[in-house]
Amino acid sequence: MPELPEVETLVRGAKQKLMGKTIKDVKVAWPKAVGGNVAGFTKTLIGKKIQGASRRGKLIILELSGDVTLLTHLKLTGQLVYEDKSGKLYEGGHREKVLYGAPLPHKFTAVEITFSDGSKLYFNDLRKFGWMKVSDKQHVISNKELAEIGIEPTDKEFTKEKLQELLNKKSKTKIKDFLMDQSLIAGLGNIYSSEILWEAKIAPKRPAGDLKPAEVGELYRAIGKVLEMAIKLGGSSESTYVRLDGSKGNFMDYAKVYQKEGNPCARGDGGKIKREKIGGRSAFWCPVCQK
DNA sequence: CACTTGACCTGTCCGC
DNA sequence: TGCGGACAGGTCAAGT
Repeated sequence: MPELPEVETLVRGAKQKLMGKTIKDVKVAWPKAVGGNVAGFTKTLIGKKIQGASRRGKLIILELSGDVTLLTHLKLTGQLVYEDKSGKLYEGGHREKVLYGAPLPHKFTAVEITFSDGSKLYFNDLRKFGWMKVSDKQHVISNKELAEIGIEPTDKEFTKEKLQELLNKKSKTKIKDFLMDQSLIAGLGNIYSSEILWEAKIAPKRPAGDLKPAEVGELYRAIGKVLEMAIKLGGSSESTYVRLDGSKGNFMDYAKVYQKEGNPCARGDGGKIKREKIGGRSAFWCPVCQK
């Protein structure tokens, strides 16, 4: 999915649009998305008020009244889309296209939440890997989904030293796989791991423990730079991702290597962007500047 | 333990 | 035009 910048963008949207709203009705069209217990899921949510929005890695956390938490994971193709009571999304452009070519709700709407003011929140998911889950606050802390997530790269505690420490711990792991491991650093996925390694001029197959101090510094800098830029641009709409208002993120216009196989490297060093599977996923890099 | 493969789903795109 | 295969932002579990 949606990786950290996309999820962060959605959370910011939720803070703007959803706070204080009371859930009036919940419709579940894809029971698997909520763990099968449609009645329990629905009953827990109805009547609750939205009081907070945050994220942990790629997990979206909505805090509700009554100590209830609604967790959402969008996996590869999930969308969270807000519509006001007149059915309006954002101003202008490609609404049909980004929302799977049909008015909401449609065949990919897994969950539809209606608020007391008539506005709605849709959870759409083409590939149906995403999920929603409710639990009480006490429970969430010990929740496996949350407990096993590594450090937030946007936190102050994430320092160069901390990065070095993690690299030492997983010294034989390929650096691309290292970046994607959610239990080490939270929120990096297939787009940003490739983009970060290009920015840091590090080849994706290098063992994590082999990076020289200067390279660790570059990697640390690249993580911060790429994430900041991606968040600023509202994330990447590579296929189905949209912001809460249905509009697309703009980071793909600035991507240097992801999905750029065969293109000349943006550094102008004469390298041609390569693609190869690493850890089962396509990695993209420039063989000239990434050492 | 690390690493790979398949599963979960549906769609798009490319080559023949 | 049709068909088959590869591929797609993510995690899990099982096998080697």
